[in-house]
Amino acid sequence: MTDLAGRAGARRPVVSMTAMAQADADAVDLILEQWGRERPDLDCSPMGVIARVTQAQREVYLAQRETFARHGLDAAAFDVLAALRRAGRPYQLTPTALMRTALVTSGAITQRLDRLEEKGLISREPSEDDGRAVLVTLTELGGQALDAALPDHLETERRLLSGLSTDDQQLLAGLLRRLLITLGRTPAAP
Amino acid sequence: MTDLAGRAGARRPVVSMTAMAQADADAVDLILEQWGRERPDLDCSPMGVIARVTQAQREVYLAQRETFARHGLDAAAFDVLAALRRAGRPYQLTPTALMRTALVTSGAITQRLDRLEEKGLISREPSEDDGRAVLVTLTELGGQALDAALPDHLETERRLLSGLSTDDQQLLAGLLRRLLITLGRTPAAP
DNA sequence: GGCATTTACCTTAGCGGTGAGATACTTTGG
DNA sequence: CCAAAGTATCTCACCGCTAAGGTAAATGCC
Repeated sequence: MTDLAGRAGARRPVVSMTAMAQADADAVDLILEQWGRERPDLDCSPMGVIARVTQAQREVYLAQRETFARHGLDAAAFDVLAALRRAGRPYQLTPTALMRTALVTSGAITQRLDRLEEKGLISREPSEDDGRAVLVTLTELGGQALDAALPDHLETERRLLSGLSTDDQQLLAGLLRRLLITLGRTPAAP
Repeated sequence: MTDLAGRAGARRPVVSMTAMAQADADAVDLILEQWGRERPDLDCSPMGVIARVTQAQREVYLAQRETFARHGLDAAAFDVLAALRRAGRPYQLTPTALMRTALVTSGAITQRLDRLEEKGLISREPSEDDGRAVLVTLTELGGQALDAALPDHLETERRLLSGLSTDDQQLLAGLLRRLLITLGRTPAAP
């Protein structure tokens, strides 16, 4: 486990020259160039970040989908199974907890759980402490499915990031962390 | 903006966060910590970048949706109108060109154009050069809608990025550009 | 020139998510 | 102790996108 405590982005890091000054342009550069021509009165520089976040996420999404499909899963299923797995024994969470980590609505979680239950990857039982609540448990099969997919998933992520040095990856992670923190909704949203 | 101080969940159920000041943790740090406890054999550091890209994109998406809604638009509509606008006079593109910049399927573009045409924001006419092709043109109304939304849109993006200095924003943009470039699909995909 | 291939756009079934709201249980405050 | 407010989950109509496939026009190859 690399030292995640470093907070690379928090102090002002010396700019690694490779980060800028790469002669190559990406799709967003073209968009910015178009706006610069058509609306020179506007400062569109924020798009340079935001649009790239959007495009990067799209690539991530597509790559992950392929990976999950190899294991008979999709992103929604993996999301739930991984949340249960990393919660630790007894691999049990409520739909509400899953809703918060997955950042989807309660209706979406219900449907995800329906599908996962159908496939035998999770089970549902009423909570004994709270008559309203349900306890979702990772089944043996679900744990196996997750454990099979997880290394492949990580390998995909590593491949996606392979264009950046380890230092730059940490730098990027630090910047994004600061972005997320200022966007509110930090650990567990209301 | 940094409210959420008295959260119940973060205080107790955790081990000591390595050397990190607690105030600087985001949701992804918690996830990485969980994986570190449950699967110390795996190097999950790639998630520190990928998961944050995903979460950041989600925040962006939600903020943009609010902004667009104030102007009677949604992200899909804005995407198309903006592509036409920044293409310059005569504000005309084919569905295929729009498909490429929007990164959605042709079916999605058809539907988007149906909706926009219905609202009078674009018009469609058959191309004279190519009997298969269609020319999509931004109408007067469409141009007005876009021009009204664009400054607000940029203001939203600026607000989203307000936690980072201008230098850090550029640094972030540069890192993401390199990421996108190595992910292939750079300017116009085949 | 004629046939196969490619390209451009549209059509449609199906899917997963949202948003609104229903239901049942729990907590709170007089 | 009870009513009101809050919480947990599920239900369902609707929506936009994808994937697969259809039609028509352009292109290429001989």
